Amino acid sequence: MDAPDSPGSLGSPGSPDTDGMLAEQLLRLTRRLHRIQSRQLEPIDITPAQFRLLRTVASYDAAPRMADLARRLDVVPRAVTTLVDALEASGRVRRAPDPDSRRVVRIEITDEGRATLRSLRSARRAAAEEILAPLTADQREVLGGLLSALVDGMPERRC
Amino acid sequence: MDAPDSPGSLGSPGSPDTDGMLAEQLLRLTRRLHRIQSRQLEPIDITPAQFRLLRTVASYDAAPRMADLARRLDVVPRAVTTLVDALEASGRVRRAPDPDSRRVVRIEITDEGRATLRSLRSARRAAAEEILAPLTADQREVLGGLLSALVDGMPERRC
DNA sequence: TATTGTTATACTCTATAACTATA
DNA sequence: TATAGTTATAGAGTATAACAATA
Repeated sequence: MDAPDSPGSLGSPGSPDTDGMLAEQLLRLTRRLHRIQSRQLEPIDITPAQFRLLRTVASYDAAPRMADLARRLDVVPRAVTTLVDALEASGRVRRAPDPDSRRVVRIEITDEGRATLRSLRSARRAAAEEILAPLTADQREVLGGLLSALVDGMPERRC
Repeated sequence: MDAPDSPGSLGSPGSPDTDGMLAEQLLRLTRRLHRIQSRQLEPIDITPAQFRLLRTVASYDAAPRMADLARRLDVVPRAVTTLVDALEASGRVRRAPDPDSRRVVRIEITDEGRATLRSLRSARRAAAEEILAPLTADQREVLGGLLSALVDGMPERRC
């Protein structure tokens, strides 16, 4: 009874502006994802970006440097500082000196940080599940493949 | 020589945690999209969210109400106020009274707003093109279909 | 009383720039 | 001089809550 769901002047339903539509859809999905995630993360007292950083730290074999994390997360180093500050305050990571160079800081995950990851893994999957509900398992595979191609096939950061 | 691209303790490369990975990939793509978009929109003096709102306004046949836009953009009404303020200040939309009810505000796009859309359409496509470069046309079709299924197959907002 | 939009406020996320301390 | 991380600052985006005007 209200909004036309097919834009009147933006893109035809055929294929001409497929690219532009994709951007819009990505934005919508991410917003939803963010909202669902925030809701689930709130009681654990961790923000989505902190959670992401924590997962990233855990994904390294050896404790990564701040610069490693910045590059990996595709943000500027300054952004990592804030996140590590928060995670350190809540006891989930620890800043440790690097034995070889006194100007690098290594980020170690603590037992508590690992516990956080464990307790949140199912919640994270539930959030993804909630978003992906309309798709079959096969379709999710295909989607995952396409997104991987996009992420991998792209330059780390335009310089 | 640095970051392992396949997480050591997060998801196996097979299929077990496909869902969780998808969320991560969506986030990365959207961040990139946002950055590219910001860069292109900056000289025109419009932010990504304002641009999105402007497109949404234009997509209606009749001038929408604030509440319509909030629902359509999937944000809280307060968020729309700020965006409309900015767009009105730059002369791209206009607040107009509703003839039937004195408490609703209708948002009309101005000629200048339309001109902005025209001048930005190609830039927007270029941004999407930059992101989608790794995919063939066929793959984009498939991706678009899957994303549409996700966006459409989801409840407007959990209540 | 319920709805529409606003003012007021606060927080997350990210960016640029300038500074410190190493190397 | 170049690198690693920080302090300082700013701005975009969104949220909740309280309120005004209208229905």
